[in-house]
Amino acid sequence: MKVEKISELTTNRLSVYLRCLNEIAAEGARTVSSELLARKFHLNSAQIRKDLAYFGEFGVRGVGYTVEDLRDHLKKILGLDKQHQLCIIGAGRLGTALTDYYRFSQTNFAVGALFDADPEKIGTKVGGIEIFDIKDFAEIVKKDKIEVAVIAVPAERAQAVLELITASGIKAVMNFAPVPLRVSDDIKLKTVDLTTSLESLSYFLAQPKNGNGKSVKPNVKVHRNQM
Amino acid sequence: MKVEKISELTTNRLSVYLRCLNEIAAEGARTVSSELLARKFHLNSAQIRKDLAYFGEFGVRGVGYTVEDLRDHLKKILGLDKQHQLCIIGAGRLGTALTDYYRFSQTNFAVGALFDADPEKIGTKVGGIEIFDIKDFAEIVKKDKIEVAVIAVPAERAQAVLELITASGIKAVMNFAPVPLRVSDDIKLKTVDLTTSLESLSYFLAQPKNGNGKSVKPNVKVHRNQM
DNA sequence: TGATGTGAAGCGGTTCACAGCC
DNA sequence: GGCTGTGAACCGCTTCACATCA
Repeated sequence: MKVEKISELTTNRLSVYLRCLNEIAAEGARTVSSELLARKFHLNSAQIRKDLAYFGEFGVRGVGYTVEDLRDHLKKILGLDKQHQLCIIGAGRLGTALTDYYRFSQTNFAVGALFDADPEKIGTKVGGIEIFDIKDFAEIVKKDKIEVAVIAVPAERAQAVLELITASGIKAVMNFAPVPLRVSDDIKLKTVDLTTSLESLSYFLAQPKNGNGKSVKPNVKVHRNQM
Repeated sequence: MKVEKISELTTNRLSVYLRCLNEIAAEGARTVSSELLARKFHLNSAQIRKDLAYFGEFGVRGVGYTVEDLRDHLKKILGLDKQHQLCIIGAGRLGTALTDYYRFSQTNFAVGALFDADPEKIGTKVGGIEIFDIKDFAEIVKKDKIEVAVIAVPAERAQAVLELITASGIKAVMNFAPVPLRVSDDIKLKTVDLTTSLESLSYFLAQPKNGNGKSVKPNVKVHRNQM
């Protein structure tokens, strides 16, 4: 076990491992080896071991990992042993869609509040969740103990919203606005840019394909970084 | 100019640069230096120059880049000089939300078709776009010249859907199902995992904060990899 | 024997620093 | 003088390979 800094790539994978273990558990296995996990879910066994070893010695040499124990460890490590409140800022198309999405996905996150600046929207509800005036942001965040903010406003307003979030004391932010943001470095910011993702695919389509017909590798493989 | 392989990190950034240039252009600037772009949008000037240099010598030493020219180059490189048809598979909450989102974002992508297996849904419409039977996938993809597929089905069906997509000849896929997928390596697959993203934030929240009160760096900075 | 945990090697991307050119 | 284009240094993550231990 190390006391190094854990990269986000590792924490992303921990979340994936947890889901894989849930599946394994549902199939009734009591123990599992890194090798089996890797084969079954297109992962790399050395990486699984290394990721886990950052947090402790969870395995037994010659045997593998106890499924139930490892699940519990991962839940604890990821902070998924408790419920978290999140809020979504921007009750437009994307904001309401995300509300619906998170509301129905059975995770440890509950949508506690929506915020918007449009007087027409304020006071109405989306799937039972009230839309509050962005002016009351800090107050409601405090009252409802909201820990995570999701930015779903247009690009030009994202930076201002991020500053509001920062001022409120929230430390974890997910940003869907397609714009690079400045943050103070005690705040965790994750940006998901749906436009950039598509345009990057578009680049791929625009490339002249190796048209020599010699389809060298009809090989199936897992790309290094799907995410 | 090099003939190296371009990484996806680079193409993602090209998309960002293009948006930044649009903003710069709207402000009326005729030329721009990598240094100015970097300062204004929290990027790294050396990286901008390197990314661009993969594709040609677009700049003028001592001057910078001509905004209009560089925009045109980037559009061309990213394949954004033409329109693309995309389809969304899975007309559940996420699928319909994405349909709405892409339908209204003014990009070069148009949602041409939705697919589902549920007889209740087939034949109905979402925002003017018909939901087709997944059984007719290959046929409709061919007829409508669809180039990009978006997977918005539950995790357990994602792999099968991906194989259907592969068989249809589509080469670019965006996956929203929270599961690692196998793909043949002539297909570009991008996975956006909204659950993993949140759980990764949760990890951050679960960490004991440097509670010594000595907030050493109230520094504002841009994280290396927001995406 | 068999699978973990891990030092070391490998690899790719980022940043530096400066030569080259307008 | 100023800014691009780029080799080289740097850095961090992944993969290998094996010592270690049940």
